[in-house]
Amino acid sequence: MSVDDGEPERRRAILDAALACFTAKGFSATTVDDIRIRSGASVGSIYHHFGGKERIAAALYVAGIRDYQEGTLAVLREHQEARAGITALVGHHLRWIAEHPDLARFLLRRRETEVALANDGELREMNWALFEAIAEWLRPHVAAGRVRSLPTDLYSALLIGPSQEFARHWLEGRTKSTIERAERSLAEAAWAAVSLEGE
Amino acid sequence: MSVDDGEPERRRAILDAALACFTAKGFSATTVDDIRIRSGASVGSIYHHFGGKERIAAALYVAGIRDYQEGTLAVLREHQEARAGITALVGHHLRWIAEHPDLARFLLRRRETEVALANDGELREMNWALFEAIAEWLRPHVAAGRVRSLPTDLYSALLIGPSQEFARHWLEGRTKSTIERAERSLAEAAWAAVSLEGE
DNA sequence: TCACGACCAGAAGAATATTCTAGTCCGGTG
DNA sequence: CACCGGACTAGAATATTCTTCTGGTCGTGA
Repeated sequence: MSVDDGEPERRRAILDAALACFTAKGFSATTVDDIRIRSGASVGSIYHHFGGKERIAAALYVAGIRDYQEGTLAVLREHQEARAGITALVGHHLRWIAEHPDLARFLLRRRETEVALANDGELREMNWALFEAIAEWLRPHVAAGRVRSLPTDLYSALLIGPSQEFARHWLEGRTKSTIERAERSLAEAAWAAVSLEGE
Repeated sequence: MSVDDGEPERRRAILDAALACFTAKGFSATTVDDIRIRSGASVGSIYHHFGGKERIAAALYVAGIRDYQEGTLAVLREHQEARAGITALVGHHLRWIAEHPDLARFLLRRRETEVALANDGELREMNWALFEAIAEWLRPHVAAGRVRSLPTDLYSALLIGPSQEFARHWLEGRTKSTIERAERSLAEAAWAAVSLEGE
């Protein structure tokens, strides 16, 4: 369930408790006292490890994004063929969300955290690296005329956008379809969006 | 810039000030005192009109979604032909965001607000209605074999997802492309995702 | 004029976040 | 062993922020 092993135990307990509270009541409605009680830590301890509620959210956010992105990069490395790789990309996206629903909900609902983190550059760096990795991975397929040549920033929108949007509704309980049943259509759409085959 | 005319003046001033503060510092970092100073209203007045910071955000959120959705529904009404309608849908989405960047940023960053509002049902109702309207609009095209038959909840993901994802990056200043230049590709992708033409 | 409701002001009070002081625990070192 | 130092913890004290409350003003209709 949790994505960052190897954390000191107390720190970990605080992160887990925080995520549980955020899921249950939302970020602004959970007090650090809620987190204190649920984690068993003291206020002092919480502030020692993180230095504030916002900073706990930031740690969760970065850990979540990192785990997701590492998985994505691994998927790209494992695939050569264009269509199979894109299908796997979509599959990974959906599966990751299905396996970490609380974390995914948190990431999607609290994009605000990203702004607070924009300064320190780490996250901006990670996002940029993923953009580039996807474009890089597609390059040979573009050269071979199998994949449309597009601006870098469009690829991630076309490939992941539909899955992201579907997953968001799924996480909020607004879909009738299951993720499994939607996966095929979403993968096909991703492929159709960048493929040059039909023309 | 602002989307809800006809509001009492003071109420309006508070909403505008709140949005400006949220944009500048983020929701959690702006205090109601910030809003008080920027709007020229008093604390009492703010609580009279809204009853809390969260409720101001909720009002902004609903007003924004409503304005966006009304525009979307109007676009659907104005178009019969499938491809033209879908192109217009994407165009409206992108244009709305480009014309209301602060509000759009707020809506995308603070999805948490939606959770708080889920209970009162109004928003859930609106979202559901839009889903249905899109599916309804597509129905004749599906029947005619021009458009793929898919679960209702997939259409909005396929049509709007890529634009949404692109716009999100654009709003955070993470794209090199402009919205105008991306529009064509995004519209084509939306069409390709649901069209049955090539097969 | 007067009563009334909508609206507003700012002080008072309650809730929360954050800092501070004073530890405990444990591993290394003379 | 005795002791030092750093990582960590506790909970009281403080500061900040949210929310409520009391007492208005202002305009309108009877």
